[in-house]
Amino acid sequence: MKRRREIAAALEAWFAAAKRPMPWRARPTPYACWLSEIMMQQTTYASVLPYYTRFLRRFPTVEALAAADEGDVLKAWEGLGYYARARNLLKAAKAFVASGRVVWPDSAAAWAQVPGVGPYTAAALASVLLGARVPVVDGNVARVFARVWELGDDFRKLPARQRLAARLQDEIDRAAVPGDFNQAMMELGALVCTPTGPSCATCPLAAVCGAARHGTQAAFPVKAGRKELPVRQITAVVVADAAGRVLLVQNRDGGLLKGLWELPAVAPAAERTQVFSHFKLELRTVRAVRGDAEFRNPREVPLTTATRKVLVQEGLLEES
DNA sequence: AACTCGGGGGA
DNA sequence: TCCCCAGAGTT
Repeated sequence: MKRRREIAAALEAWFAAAKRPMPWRARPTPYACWLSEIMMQQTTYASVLPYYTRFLRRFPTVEALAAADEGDVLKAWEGLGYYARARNLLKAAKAFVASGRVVWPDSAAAWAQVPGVGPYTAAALASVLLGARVPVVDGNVARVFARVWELGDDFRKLPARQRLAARLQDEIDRAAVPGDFNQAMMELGALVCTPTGPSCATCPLAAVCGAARHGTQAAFPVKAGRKELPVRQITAVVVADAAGRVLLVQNRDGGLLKGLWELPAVAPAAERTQVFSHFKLELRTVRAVRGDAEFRNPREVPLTTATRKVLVQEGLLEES
C-alpha cells in the first residue's frame, strides 16, 4: 500500500534532518547504546546526558564496569532514580565479562535475556546495532500512533503495546534503515507529537494522521484513572561528627532505594506531608534514632536525593 | 494483570 | 497538583 510506504519514508526523511545529536549516535557501539538505553528508560534526554557522560568517563568499557563495586556504580547513578537499572547493568556486565571474551547478543531475543533489558530495549538495541526489523513501542510511539490511527487502547498495558508492535511490523518492513525508523518514531514523539500542544504544522505524518484530520489530538492516547498513593512515614535526623562524617543508614533489603544511604529513621509526631511519585511521605519530628546507623563520608557513598538535599541545606555537603 | 520502582519538568 | 518520561522485574 502506498500509505505504509509514506509513513516509513516520511519518518526517516524527517529524522535525518531533525534528529538531536546524542553522543551515542556519533559512534553507536554496543556498550554505549546499551548504557544509553538503560539510562533513558522512563527518563528524559536532558536528565540523562550529564549522567551518561560522567558514567562513561568513570567506566569507559564493559570490562571496567564489570570490575566495579556496586556502591561505586550506584554512586555514579545517584540522583537518576530507578536504581535497579544500575544494579542490573552491573550484573549483566559481570556476566558478559565472566564468559571470557565479550560476545554481544546477536538478536532481539538474545538481548532480551540480559538483566534489565525488556521487550522495548531488546528491540531498540537489535534494530540499531544489528539492523533487525523489529519495531519498538515506548511511550512516544504509543502516543504518535494512537493519534495517527486513532487507537483507544491503554498503552500502559503490555497487551496493547504488543498489538501496536504487530501493526508496526508492516511499517518497519518498508524502512530503509530499521534503527533509524525506530528512533524516528520516538524522536517525533519527543519533539513534535508531544503530550500537550503537538506541532502538527511541522509533522511529517500530518497528512496520514486521523487525529490531526479530525482535530482530536487531545483525545489520544486515552488515559485511565489514577489510584491513591500509599503513605510512608519517615523522619530525617542529622548527626555529624567532628570529621564531617554523617550518621547514615544503608537500605540493605528493602525494594525502595536499595543500596543507597539515608538519614536514620526515628519515631513519630507529625509535621508535614510531601508527595513523591509512588508514595506520600509524612515528615515527623525527632524522638529517638532507629536502625543500623554508621558514620560515613557522604561524598563517598550513594545518597538518596532527599538525603543529599538535607545535607546540602545543613552545610554538611557541597552541591555537585 | 496489578504492583513497585525515582526524580525532574511541563502545564 | 497531576501527568509524562527510549520500561522492567516481581508478585
